[in-house]
Amino acid sequence: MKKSTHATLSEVARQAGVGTTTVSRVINGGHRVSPETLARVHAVIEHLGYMPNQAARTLKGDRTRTIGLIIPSIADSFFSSCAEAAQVVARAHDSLLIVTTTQNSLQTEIDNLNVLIRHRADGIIIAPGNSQNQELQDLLNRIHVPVVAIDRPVANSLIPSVVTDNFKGACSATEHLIGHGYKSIVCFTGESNLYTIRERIRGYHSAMAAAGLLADLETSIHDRASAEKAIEKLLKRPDPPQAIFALKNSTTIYAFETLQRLNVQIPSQMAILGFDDFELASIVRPAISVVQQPVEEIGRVAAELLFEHLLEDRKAVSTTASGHSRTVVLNNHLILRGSCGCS
Amino acid sequence: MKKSTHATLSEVARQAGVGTTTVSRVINGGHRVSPETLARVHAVIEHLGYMPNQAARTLKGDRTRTIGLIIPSIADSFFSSCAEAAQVVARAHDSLLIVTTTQNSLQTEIDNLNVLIRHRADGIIIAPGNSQNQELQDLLNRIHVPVVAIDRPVANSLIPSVVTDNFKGACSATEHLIGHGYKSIVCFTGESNLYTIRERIRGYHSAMAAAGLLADLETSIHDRASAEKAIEKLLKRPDPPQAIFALKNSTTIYAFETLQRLNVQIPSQMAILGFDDFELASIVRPAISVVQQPVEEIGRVAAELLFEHLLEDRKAVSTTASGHSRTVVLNNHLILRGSCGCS
DNA sequence: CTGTTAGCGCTTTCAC
DNA sequence: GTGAAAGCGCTAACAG
Repeated sequence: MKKSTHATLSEVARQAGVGTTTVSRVINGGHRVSPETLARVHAVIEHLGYMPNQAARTLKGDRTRTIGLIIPSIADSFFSSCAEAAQVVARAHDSLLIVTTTQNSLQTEIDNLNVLIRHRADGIIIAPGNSQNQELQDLLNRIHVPVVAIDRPVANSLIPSVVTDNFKGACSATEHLIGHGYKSIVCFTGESNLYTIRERIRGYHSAMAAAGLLADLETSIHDRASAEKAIEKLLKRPDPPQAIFALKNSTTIYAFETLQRLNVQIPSQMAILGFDDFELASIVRPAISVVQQPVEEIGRVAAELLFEHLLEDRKAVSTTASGHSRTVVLNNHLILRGSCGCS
Repeated sequence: MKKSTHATLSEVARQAGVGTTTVSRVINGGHRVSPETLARVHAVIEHLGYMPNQAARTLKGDRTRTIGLIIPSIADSFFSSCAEAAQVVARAHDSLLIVTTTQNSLQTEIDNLNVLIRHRADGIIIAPGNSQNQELQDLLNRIHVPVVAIDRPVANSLIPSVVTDNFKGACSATEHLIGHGYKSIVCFTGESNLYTIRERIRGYHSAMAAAGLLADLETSIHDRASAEKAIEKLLKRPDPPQAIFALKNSTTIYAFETLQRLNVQIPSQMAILGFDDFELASIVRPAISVVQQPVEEIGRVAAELLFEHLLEDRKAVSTTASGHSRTVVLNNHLILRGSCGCS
């Protein structure tokens, strides 16, 4: 019954007429084993289709060579690009990346964290859905596993994070719009309780204030309908805004779509600039200017940071107070296409 | 040293002054344990931040409650949507989905399979990069783990698969273009060694032949430059084609972009229809008509099929010759937007 | 070069 | 209700 499923090391040993140690040596590089024995064991392994049981190995050793990644959704290109980049790093470190998704549910996030801990992941990368949540903070601070946060830092913790400079990005973007001569610039926020969005709002405010302009926040947009309603309302103003700064991808798209449908000329009648690049931003007409985040870099840097910590922890168990708790801030870049008023 | 990392069950048992069996019962539902004991054990668990070690559990039991998914890339929306859907099913079955990516490398694909087998995944879903490869087929046929193929079936094997009806989809699409009155329809294939592409080509050929039209394949397109070259060449013909049928996403986009750049009117001067839907196909102007594949359904059905097999295998070890080796073919749908000539 | 042996942390009979 | 003890498959001393 059991044999039908998976051959075991001792099974191999028996059939090859050797001890288990020898087989263990063979599957771990074959050092210190005589050529004949090695060949014989290999033959039996081949014959049985033997594969070492990772669970048993894990039970002995200290590392599982597994790292976890917790993200809201794998279908979101921002996170899937991070994931892809992290995969590459993990593989380079001979580790397996386990990606789990939370669908933005706090409970699922905590569940996933627990699953990964039960699996004894060597380390975890997480994009905390709600970085303010107490329960999550507690759990994160309690576990003895290196964690790196991405996209948003975890409040009240020493957890290192890899984020982009949302403030500066939004600031530059707003300044750019101001540079085009627009005096009245609305900011479409989407939901505004996320760290990233709040930072971007801050950047927008800062740039507007510096230019002596009035900030104008539109927080109601979360789908096509609300975008339409909001934009129609804006157009009815005696002096409609000249530009829209959209703080997230979907909002940018909803706004763009609506402007098109309402036959509002972009950028002459209303310019638009979005935060976060997306595949077809360069294909639509006019092409959409955006603040581009170094998405792959986030995933890559986070994974590298994590492995760095793993190595540190391995060699110096007591030097915990070393370089931890740092935050890596990556730069965003303004990609100028037509929609903001550039050629 | 070890304690610093993770508390163990026996540690909990000792501190709670009970046997390991009792603790085991507690963490597995707490049945057959007296209320007081239960409370005491729970307290210690809480105090120690104890988490059962999955590796140890796996070593005992038969299932790991883990399934693997092997796809070319997680950043490709087609596969990431499949993955997301599979995640949901896996979670519903209280299992962990491990997603690995091959970057279209056969070796990585085989490596990933081995990793998953070593981790004793209960089952595996794979989008085989090269479904014809002998080595992969052998490995897949040898392992005693339920496997389901998606997007492309594995040749020469009894492995069940979940695919879309590429032939019929391409056929209907071509017929639709023909219905618009176009006589000269070029088919942009992209690389043509994949199963899906070959099926689509077959569908195109079939529809063209049925209408008594000449098939016209353009296989050179793999980036912006090649698209531009090919389209310029087509336009120079004395009688340029009236429509393009693009067999894959990226090709559709390259072609669309080029047509725009060359100021070719879509669809009047040249119509275009793509295979596989993408987020912004409906946003660009004109919106692009496509053959839409039920992406989420592929992932969902594949995962469900897999769990179905797992359950079968569990209850009837000998009924192996039951309903296996079937292939599920999902229907594609034509989404008509402006680019093909529809309103 | 090779084998014996003792666990890793957990579940699971089988007694009490 | 509860616990003792026997492994699950593997690795790592420690002897030869």
